[in-house]
Amino acid sequence: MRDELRERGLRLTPQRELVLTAVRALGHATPEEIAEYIHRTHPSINLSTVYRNLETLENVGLVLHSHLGHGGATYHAAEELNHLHLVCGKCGSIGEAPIETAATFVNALADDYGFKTDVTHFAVYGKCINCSDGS
Amino acid sequence: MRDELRERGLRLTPQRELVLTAVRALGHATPEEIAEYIHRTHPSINLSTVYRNLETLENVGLVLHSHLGHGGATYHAAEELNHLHLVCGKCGSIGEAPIETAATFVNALADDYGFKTDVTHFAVYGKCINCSDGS
DNA sequence: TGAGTTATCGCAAATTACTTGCAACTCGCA
DNA sequence: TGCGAGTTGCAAGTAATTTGCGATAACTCA
Repeated sequence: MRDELRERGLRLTPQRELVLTAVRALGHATPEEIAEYIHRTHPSINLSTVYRNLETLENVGLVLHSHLGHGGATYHAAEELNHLHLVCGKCGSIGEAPIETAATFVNALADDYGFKTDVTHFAVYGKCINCSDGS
Repeated sequence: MRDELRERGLRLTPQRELVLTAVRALGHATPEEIAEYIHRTHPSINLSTVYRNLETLENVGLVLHSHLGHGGATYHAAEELNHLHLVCGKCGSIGEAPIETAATFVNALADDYGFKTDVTHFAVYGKCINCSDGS
């Protein structure tokens, strides 16, 4: 991590390390949740520092974000974002499915439109099994 | 339209009609764009009225929204949302593809997870054909 | 068709999520 | 160890959307 940063003239600060640790610990989380997590052990870290470090870590490639809902992005450790998200519009639950589930879909878009899809970036929206009784 | 509203004790106001007309005319648009469109002919309509009517029209089922990017939702006339969106992360272009392109994907999620997917609600993210030279 | 009920409107202020300016600080090369 | 540039905390600033409220007007019914 230090090397990835240094290559670009960036520094490894305690705050930056905490942000990455939090992202890895939380699996996927909003900036707000990440800040809250860090605050439990380090109350003085500022929310804007969290935002800035998420951006920095994303530029370096250690972190990625995806969109699971209305507004806010959620952040993942880059090495852990190997699934797509199934967001239930009713109960709000977030399921996961392997990326391969979308393989034929991704290929179809590539073949027909030359479009290279990143299925992890946006969630897949719908109704989960618990919320679709009958209907 | 009047009937759909009246069934729920809602009223057909000129403003409400203008919002629906704008949504239909624009294909897909943000609340801001819808307001701007309406302002050309009716400058006095308030932005919050646009927001409120979009919500109302969505409850009634005449309008739907989807998420094409970072924050803002974009609105469609319900009868016109019969395609999925291909959003290019590089140039920002928004392509379209028929819903059927995702049929096997949707079926796989239904079979494996009992998840009923609405492919139109979130965009499909990636790189469009013009932006993926070589890489 | 006129009057009353109440949904809706316009406006301004409030909220939420995120960004930015800046002075103080500190990481890391020398 | 010292210095310079990347970082931090704080506070103020934006952007997008929501909400409170009094005034207005759509629809119901006599």
